[in-house]
Order: sequence, then structure tokens, then C-alpha cells
Amino acid sequence: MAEQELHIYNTLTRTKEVFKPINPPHVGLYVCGPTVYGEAHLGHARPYVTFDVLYRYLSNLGYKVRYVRNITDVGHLENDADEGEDKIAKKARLEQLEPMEVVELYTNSFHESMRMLNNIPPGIEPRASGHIPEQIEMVQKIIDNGFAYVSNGSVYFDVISYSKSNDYGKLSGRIIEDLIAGAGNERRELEGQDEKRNPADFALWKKAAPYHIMRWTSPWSEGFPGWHIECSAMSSKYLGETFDIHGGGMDLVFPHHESEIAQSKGSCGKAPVKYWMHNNMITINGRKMGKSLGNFITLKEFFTGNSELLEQAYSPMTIRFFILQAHYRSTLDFSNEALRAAEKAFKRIINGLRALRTIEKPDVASEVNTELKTRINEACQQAYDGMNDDMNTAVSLAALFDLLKIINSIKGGQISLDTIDAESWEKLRSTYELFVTEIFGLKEEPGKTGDLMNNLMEIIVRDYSDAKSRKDYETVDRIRAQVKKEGVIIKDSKTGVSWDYEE
RNA sequence: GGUUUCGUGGCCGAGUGGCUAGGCAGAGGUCUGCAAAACCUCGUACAGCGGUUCGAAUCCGCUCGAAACCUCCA
Repeated sequence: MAEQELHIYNTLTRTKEVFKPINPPHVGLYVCGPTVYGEAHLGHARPYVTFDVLYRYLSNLGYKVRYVRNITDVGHLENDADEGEDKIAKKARLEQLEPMEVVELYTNSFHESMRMLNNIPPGIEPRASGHIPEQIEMVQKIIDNGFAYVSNGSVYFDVISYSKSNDYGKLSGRIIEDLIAGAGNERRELEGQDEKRNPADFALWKKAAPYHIMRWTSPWSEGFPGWHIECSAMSSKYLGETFDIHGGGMDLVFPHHESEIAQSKGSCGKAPVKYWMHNNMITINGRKMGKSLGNFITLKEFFTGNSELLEQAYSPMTIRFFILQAHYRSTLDFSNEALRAAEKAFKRIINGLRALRTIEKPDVASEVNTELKTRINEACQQAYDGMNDDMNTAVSLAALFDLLKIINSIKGGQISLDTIDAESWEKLRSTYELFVTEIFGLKEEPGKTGDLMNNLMEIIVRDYSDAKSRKDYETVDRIRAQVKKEGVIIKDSKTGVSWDYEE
């Protein structure tokens, strides 16, 4: 059915490329995970939903995907403060908790949010703190190769030395001379700046200041790993020196991913990644939602509605759908109105799924409607075309809405099943089911459709239907009014009676 | 200051040389004991000004506006 190849936009080449795995059918996928020093917010949901859909789609295409997403629990320097201080250590002091307590708290919370968003857990979720030896080993290799130097117990990557034989700045489109000069911009004087040979150099290992809590022994000092080395060390450990896809937010392109490339090439001489994929930001009032801007809304707040910026609670599936409605490389603007629209649209899609599952298709079609057949074929094709064109979920979703109209028309009696041939019906059914549940990962909201509820409603709906066929409208109205009190709506249609939760 | 990106109808959001995106909201209609749902119809939108072209929302230039990165950041 998917007769087109998957194209993905590669930040490295700034073009859409045909996706060809290095060792098919295996695919290595690495996504930068969270730094667990705070609650995950809406902005965090974007890459994890985006790359979850990629993971699901690749798997569906038959690839064996190894999906690795790290947990950053080592903490990095905080540069917006007066002093350099470990993020996790700082939070620990403020809350009177052990650093690893903070790490556990927010890691668990993160996992809970991911589970609610129906993201499939990565196959491997390595923690930076559990891979200190690998990071030290990699730093040593870079030193041995002459691309790093030790200065006062810290180790820095030597950008100038590296640039003589490599293109530092290729991924982010930066010009090395500008970086080396470090002039023109309003860079602040950062701690340790005087230890560097050049402002563009970045830390591979930092000697711990006395107040720094998280520290490990290394050949150079008691300290902690630099800002970018964990991803390099862990991705190469689990996916090999060169792997297929590396994903993350656009804000990580420089310096994080640029430095990952440099570290890998500096240690083993190979470029680490074939396809770099970056999702765009979620904005609020036109500005990036971010920790440092203080304009973020946590996922938990969305789920509970407990925020002054929110007019109501929004379910995890609403959030997921909201993200899917835009292309991942576009900015996506948050607003209550947009969320409410996503909520209603999601509901329609999921109701369509429920309807679809109740439709029984007779084996024979009396008179086939060729126009309808074409419409089904085109919509199904468009669903795949959208995904194949750099994962354009917005286009695929539009195709699903076209299929949804057909499903609802069948259910509502406007289209007769007799006019659809068996093959087209099966295509419609399987495509809709596959895209909604498997590829987009949308599902009925948990707790809303327990078996008990379904069974009880079955009884009630039967009485309702009986009363209706007797034209006992007094009973009909009474039943409807009673269930409405419990937040359930009974809906009549030509093909039967169904029920749903009230808005 | 440097680099890059963007500006689409009331809102969100695809598209990127000629062909209806889609969703939400709104208007009208069909169906219906009523209601809800569903279905059908309706919006001639592409920041502004020039240019290229038979033809531009889509390419080029300028103007205006916004954002991201250059510092931890999804």
C-alpha cells in the first residue's frame, strides 16, 4: 500500500532525503531526553510525541528499530546564574533533597506523563550517571587524538585544532571564524572561560568546585562530564559509531548536536549520524515556551487544568492530537481556543473508530459506487503520502477526516454499504484503524470505557430502544434525562442507538 | 551585532508556480416525536510594495512585523 519511499528532512544537508537505513532492516534512533530537574512541560511533549510517531511508523514499515532516549541526571553548569552551579544540585539544596532524590522524582513524573501521552517507551533509556566510565573513555580518546586539552583539571575540546581537518559548524550553519573570534555578540564572561584556549572551545570534563555535589573521579580531576559528551558516549555505545537517525528540538542544534558530531569525529573519526531531525518549538503568545522564560505550562497542569493560563483541563490525547495537527518542523502556537479545537477533533476521530468497529460489512456489494471507491483509494494513499513526505502528520490527518466522513455516512445511513466493494471496505477499515491507533497512537481516554461501563450502558440502551420501538416516549425521555445527569448522552441514528460522554 | 526561519480566512494549521487541504468556531439545510450526533452546502485567505512569468500565496528584490539560535534549554 505504501508505494512511496519515506523522505525525511535532514538538518545536516538542509534537504529532504530518501530514508535508507545503514544496515536494513535495522534502524538506530536516538532522541535527546529530558534533564530531570523539573516537571515536563508542553514543549517537552513535542519531540517525544513526534519521534514516537516516527518510531511507530518505521516499525510499521517493517524496520527493526532500536530506540534510545537518554535521561540526563548528571546536571550541567548553570550559566544564567552568578556562579556556575549544578542544576540538579541547586534544586536539591532548595528542596532539601538528595540530588538523586530529585532525579528519581522527576524521572518518575516524566515517565508518567509519557505513558499518559501513549508514547511507547524507548528500548533503552540510559542515564548519564550510569555511563560515567564510557564518557571518561571517550574524552580520553579525544585527548589522545589531539582534539582536546587539559586545563586546570578540566578538559576542553579544541575547536581550532579540530577545524583544521573537520567542518565544525556544518550542522548549525555557523561560520568557524565567527565562533573563534567570539566577538560581536554579547557573550557573558562564563566561569572557566580563562581556562580555554579559545572561546569556542567547550568542556568535555569539568573539575568540580568545592560546593558541587555531584562528582566523579577521573584521570583529570574530581568532577563531572561536560554538556554534550553523554549523548555521544551513550549513543555510540548502544547504536554504534554511526547510526541512522538522531532527533531532538531545534534549540539543540547548536551547540549540543554540533558538538556531538565533533566529539564523535574527534574520538573515532566517524560522523555519528546519517539523518539529523529537529522538531520546532511550541510557542505561547508567539514566544518559545521555555524554562528560562518562565512561560511554560507543565503537562500535569494541562491534564488537571490547574493553571491560570488554562480555561479548562486538556486530556493527554488532546495534547497528542494538538501536536499531530501541525507539521513537526513548524512552530505550533498554544492557545485555549486551539486546544479546544483539538479536543473536539480528536473526539470525532476516536468516535469514528468506535463506529467503524461496529459496522458489519456484507460479503457482496450490489452496485459499486466507483466515485466512492476512488475517494477511498485516494484518501488512503494520502494518509501514506503525508507520512512519507517528511512525516507530515497534518496531511495524513486530513486524509483520515475524509475517511471519517465516509464512516459516519455509512453509520448515519447516507451511504449504503452495498455500494462499497469488499476490497475498498477492507482498505478503508484497516487504514483508518492502523493510522489512528498504531501510527498516531491515539486511543480512548483511560477510565472512560471500562467493561463495566460498556456493559451497563448496553442494558440501558436496550431498554431505551425497546421503549422507543413501543413509542413509549415518556420512558425514552426519562431514561435519556437520567443518564444525562450522569454525564452520558444517548444518540439516535438510523442504524441504531449509541451513547457517548457529555462534552 | 551575526546566522537562520517565519508572516495563510474569526482561531489553529497544511500547501510552495496553474488543480477544494483539514480541524474548530459561525450561517443555512437534510434527517428526526423532541434532542444530540451525523451528513450536505457556504468563507474567494495567503503582511505591504515592486519585479520575473501566459499565470504567484508559492520564485526574486525591497519595506514592515515576529521568532529561534549565538548561554542551560525539547
